[in-house]
Amino acid sequence: MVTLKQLAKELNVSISTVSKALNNSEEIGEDTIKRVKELAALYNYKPNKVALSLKQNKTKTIGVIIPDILNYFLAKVLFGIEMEAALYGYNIITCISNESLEKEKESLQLLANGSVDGFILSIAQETQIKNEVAHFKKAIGQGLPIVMFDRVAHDVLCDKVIVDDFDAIYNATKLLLLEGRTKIGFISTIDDLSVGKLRERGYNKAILENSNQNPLVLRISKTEDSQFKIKAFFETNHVDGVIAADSASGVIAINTAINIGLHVPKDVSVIGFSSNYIANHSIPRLTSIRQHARDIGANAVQLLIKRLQQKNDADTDVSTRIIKTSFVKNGSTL
Amino acid sequence: MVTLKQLAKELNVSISTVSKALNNSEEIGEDTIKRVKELAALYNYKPNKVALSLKQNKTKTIGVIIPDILNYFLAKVLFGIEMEAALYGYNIITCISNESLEKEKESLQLLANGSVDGFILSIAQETQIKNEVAHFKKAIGQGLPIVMFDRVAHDVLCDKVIVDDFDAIYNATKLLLLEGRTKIGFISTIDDLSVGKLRERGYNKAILENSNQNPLVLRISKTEDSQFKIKAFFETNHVDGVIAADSASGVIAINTAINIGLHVPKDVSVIGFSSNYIANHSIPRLTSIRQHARDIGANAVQLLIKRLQQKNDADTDVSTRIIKTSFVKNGSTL
DNA sequence: TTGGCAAGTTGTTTAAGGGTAACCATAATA
DNA sequence: TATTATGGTTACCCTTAAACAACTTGCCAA
Repeated sequence: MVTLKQLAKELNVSISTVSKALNNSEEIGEDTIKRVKELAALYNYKPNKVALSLKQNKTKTIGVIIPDILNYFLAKVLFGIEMEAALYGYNIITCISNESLEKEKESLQLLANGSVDGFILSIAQETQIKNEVAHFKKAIGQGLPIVMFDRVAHDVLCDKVIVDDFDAIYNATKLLLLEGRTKIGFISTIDDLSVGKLRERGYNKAILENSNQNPLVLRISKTEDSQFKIKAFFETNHVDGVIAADSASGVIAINTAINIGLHVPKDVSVIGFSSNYIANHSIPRLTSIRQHARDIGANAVQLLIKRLQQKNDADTDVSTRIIKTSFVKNGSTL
Repeated sequence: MVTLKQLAKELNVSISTVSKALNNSEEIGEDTIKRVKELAALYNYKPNKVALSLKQNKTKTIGVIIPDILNYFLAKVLFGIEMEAALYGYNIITCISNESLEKEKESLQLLANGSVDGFILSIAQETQIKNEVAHFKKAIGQGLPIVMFDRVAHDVLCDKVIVDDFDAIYNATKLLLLEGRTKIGFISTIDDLSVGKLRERGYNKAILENSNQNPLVLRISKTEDSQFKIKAFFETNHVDGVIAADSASGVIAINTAINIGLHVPKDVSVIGFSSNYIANHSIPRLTSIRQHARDIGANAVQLLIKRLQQKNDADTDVSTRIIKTSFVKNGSTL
């Protein structure tokens, strides 16, 4: 890589002349600017990012810590983050906490050494279970703003982007009740997450307020065989409606229902939180609650950059953006 | 963030004394080292990464450019990359080319300003179609090594990590022939990618060598309704076996077959390139060719770091690692 | 007409950002 | 006096920008 120094030497001018010329300074003559720019173009000169970061004390880089890159929703948020960040000229350093508190702490600490200007993150499962937030507060205390999305810690003062989980599931459940369903089950593989809890509460409220049945909840851990458990759930409870808290469960519920001879949606209706992609993995397609994951990512970036740009350290109040889900009617409901 | 300067001032020693003390230099007295370390710990001092990068002319950061983060396979490779990189103390900056040549070029150029020590990438669809490789060669020429995985450019001299696509599909096809299938279709949504072509060739070879049928290929573009097209394919051709080049097609093929009243695997056998996760989205589960995506990522990191560590610019020969797929028998084959 | 000075033009010097390390300095010890 | 232990000075990585320097030009007065 060419440096200013090399250009300066070849042009027989000082380093700063080259620097200023390339930055179109008023202090440098037109022809000099032209000479400099030509040589710079010839050598494909690009200002060294590291030196710039050091000088300006900002890296134009965002640290992103996500619990699981194989989760389609989280991957999509990451996509949104990357796209929006690129728009603003920011790069992203991605760390995967793998749902582990330890890895999350490490990543946060590792990047809090000047590598990034701030963080966008969703909290690891273990962290949520243990309810640890000290590491977040520490980072914020060091002057590194954090924006949390989806899985957030309510007792950390920072910007947040969340989804109307409670309302979405509440409404979806009521929809199945309106269809005339009388035995609606709730399937979740994420019952220990903040969002999982919210969704279950939305289901519970709708059931308790608007029906005579009792809540009927199937919780599946990540290590269990979900096809097997869902099959057993169907056969034991004879449900005629299913609300799935996560994307995979909804699709698997449909496939299972069909497999044991039920007709969807005649015998069983299914609604799930899901993307278009996953919804396509069953016939009929899963009627879905869409989370607009890319918008969530984009909003997180906007919040973070806004905070990075405000010069006065006097923190303006933190804000929470709620990205409303939308409902996509597909073949798995009446 | 505390700096050496601040520590030095508070301790009434010089900056370099602090630096040396923290690095356990022989030149500094035991008690001084102790004093320094205690204060550093108190203030949670961490060497500024940016300054270090500038000084040492390496960032311990890898630029990763992937075409599509929503592709489960690519996401999993990214996961492997991140994990392995973390092991070696490397961070990753992720760029998503979104299958666009322009974005790929931009990302490459943007990071080639000292932001990263090297690249790991899989080539964008558009790039493969247009067969452009100049930007890769340019980066390598600038001293930034590249490791390509999965979708590679054979006329760029760099390390590569690939999969035995041809053999895997060839063997899978022969397996269906051994089952006694006589009308085996091939479904692909990636026919314009290098890997897609290899897979189709593997299918063709097996069919032409070992059967009397003609190759029967269904190509689906990303914008088309795959459920619809696969259904039409089934109804038109009455296939009794399906080889799917990508993960989604296999699952959708099974669901479609069941939907039109066929029995899987009695009437139709299906084999696809697929992960465990996606294979779970059909009943029976998809018999799969596993790509060991995480291993691919890990191997790419190893190759890159190995190249970064060799001091002599005299490039050792580039190497290509082939990560063998494995075959997972599930319910969708006899 | 020309000397002198202010102002403008165009660069250069230098410090700074945070860290490391080669090299140098000082005091105590052998 | 030479050596050792300990620590300080300084240069360097690359860039920017404030401060400074040098040269040209313009204008006025002698």
